[in-house]
Amino acid sequence: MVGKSNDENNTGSGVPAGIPEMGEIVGYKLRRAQLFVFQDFIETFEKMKLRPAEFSVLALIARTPGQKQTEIAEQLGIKRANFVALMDSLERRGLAERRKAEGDKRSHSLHLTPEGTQFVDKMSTVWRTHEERLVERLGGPEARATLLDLLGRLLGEKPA
Amino acid sequence: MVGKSNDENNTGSGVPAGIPEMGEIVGYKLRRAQLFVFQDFIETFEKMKLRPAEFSVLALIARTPGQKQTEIAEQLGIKRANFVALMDSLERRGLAERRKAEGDKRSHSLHLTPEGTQFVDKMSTVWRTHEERLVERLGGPEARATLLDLLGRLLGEKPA
DNA sequence: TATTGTTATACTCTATAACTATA
DNA sequence: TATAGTTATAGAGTATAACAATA
Repeated sequence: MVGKSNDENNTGSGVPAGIPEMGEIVGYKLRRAQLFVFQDFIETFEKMKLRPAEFSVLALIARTPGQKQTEIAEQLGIKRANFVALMDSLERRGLAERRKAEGDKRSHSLHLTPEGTQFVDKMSTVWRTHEERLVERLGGPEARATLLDLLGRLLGEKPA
Repeated sequence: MVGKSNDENNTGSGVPAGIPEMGEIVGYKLRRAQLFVFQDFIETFEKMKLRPAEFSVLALIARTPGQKQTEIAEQLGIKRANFVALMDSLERRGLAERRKAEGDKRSHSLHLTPEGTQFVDKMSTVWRTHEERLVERLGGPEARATLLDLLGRLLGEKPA
């Protein structure tokens, strides 16, 4: 299924032994692929002026409204200090808002505005065109499912 | 083989329709996995004080000595302006060196020093322990080969 | 004119410490 | 004392423009 080109196969060519080729380094290829996918994402959302981090924050708020900043930030691996400016921007654009939480007066509960809800609908539709482009490159939906599974394994997720 | 949990399967639960779940977003999961792998890489090479970019530069020079800066930088997707400091550092550490190229007096040809060659040997051995850790997480060498193949497809590489 | 290496600079992401107001 | 949000700041990584030497 896959072309393996390990250095073990070397005969007497001029290639140094033991030194990895870039194409067989998981971290390197992962990085290049991630940059490629983000590039496509950024171009896809250029008109909507939406960055990957903003997309993910809006998606999380849309799916589970009312969570506080620290909760959203933690799920995305964003430091709460860095989350502030991000949320400020979404609030200034009128897409999301901080509300005073009921019980705990320290925390803010995050919600979409009506405009934000509309924006997220459009965003989700546009995202699908981006994702579909990736599926085509991968060679079909099964390949995408396999990729998500393998990435999940790296991240230590429980297999379904 | 893979647990698919698309939103199409939603019945009357309270989950908003059409909004992607983070776990099904290729770019997001790719990013998280890349960060995880780089974190392991950085910890693995903490004692050798080696960053991913430095690793890749040394590996390329080791495998193909004599290339000029622009060539190495371009292969790695690094802007030639940003490559300068990187190469300065490797040179200050005595691992690699710039030599005046024969024909073209503008360009430098890049080589490892003897210490650099020794360093790259050690580096390659250490890298294998890191890569082996990833293989275990993925579930075996075949899974790694499949992952490299899928990432290669995203990058538009020719199938073997 | 074009290219190689270089400097300077700016912008985004990320990380840490410290403050405030609440708990 | 500890936590949520915030501010300030510093460090990577990355991007562009412009320059000198050479082609």
